[in-house]
Amino acid sequence: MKTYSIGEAAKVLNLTPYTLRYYDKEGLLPHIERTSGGIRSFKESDLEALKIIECLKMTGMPIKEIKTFIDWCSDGDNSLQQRYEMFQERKAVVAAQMQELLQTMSVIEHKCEYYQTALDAGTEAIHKHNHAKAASPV
Amino acid sequence: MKTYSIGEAAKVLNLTPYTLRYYDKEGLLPHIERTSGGIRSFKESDLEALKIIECLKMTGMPIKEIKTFIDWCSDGDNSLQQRYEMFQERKAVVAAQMQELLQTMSVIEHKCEYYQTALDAGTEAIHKHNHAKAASPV
DNA sequence: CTAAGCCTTACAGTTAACTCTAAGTCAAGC
DNA sequence: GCTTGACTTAGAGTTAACTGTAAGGCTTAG
Repeated sequence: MKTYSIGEAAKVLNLTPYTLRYYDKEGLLPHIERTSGGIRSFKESDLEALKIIECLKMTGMPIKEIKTFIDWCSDGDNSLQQRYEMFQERKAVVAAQMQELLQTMSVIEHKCEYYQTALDAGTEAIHKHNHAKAASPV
Repeated sequence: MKTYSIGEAAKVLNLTPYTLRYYDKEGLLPHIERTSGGIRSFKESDLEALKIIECLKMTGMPIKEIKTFIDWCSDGDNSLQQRYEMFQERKAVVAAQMQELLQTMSVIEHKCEYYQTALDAGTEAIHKHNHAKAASPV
């Protein structure tokens, strides 16, 4: 089975070797094998685990909490309930982020229209008296 | 018209006075008025501007870039084109974030199902031989 | 056989965005 | 009149997540 050096793994995951060593130091790669010379050897399963780690990071989960999850994984079936609950919680977090992002998008789109109109008119003054709410200086 | 102390403004915006002073120091509140005693006095329009600032922050825009935008606002109609383009770019950024978040959600939901099944079976081993891809140790 | 370009370790430095401290001012309540 | 508490300033400290440096060891192309 193909294995990867830290540089190759970094390339595949779009990270740097620095970052992967940092993750290792923080305990996010507990089962990573080494060659006789002590060089890290990444298996496909390690890359899959790292993809999950990146996914959790995307949700805003801090490294320390991700480590807790990794420790649970090493702990086997004892921790199934915790791991299930963690993913349920992540799901709620991501759903909330989605809501927030939709609101943000709505504001941004209004601003796009606002500036489109102002550009057409050649001046922001077009908004000054028609719509009190749109007359903010920003 | 009602004005707000820094503490009141902080409460309304769900920020801290520290943060608002920091924004001021970084030039994000260029037109903020002061009382005769030198105390900041926030108007409704300042709060509106801060809501836009929070919105831009949500999109991952760094403080320095937000300051550039605030400077453009002070510069009047000269900068309408730049401001329009900035919001168009933000729109694209948010759209990309939304895509990424949807992908993340999909992975998380798969993991929820994975752990639901494992919990029902009482063991993660249920996934071990049926689906090679689901057999990752994480 | 040796130099290039990986890799290793331990540890220091960087960055953004706060967050707080110290020293001092000011307005309001008792 | 004096204490309380919110405000001011300049500037130092914190935090997370990297990011880089220094000193040195393997591996392979020429």
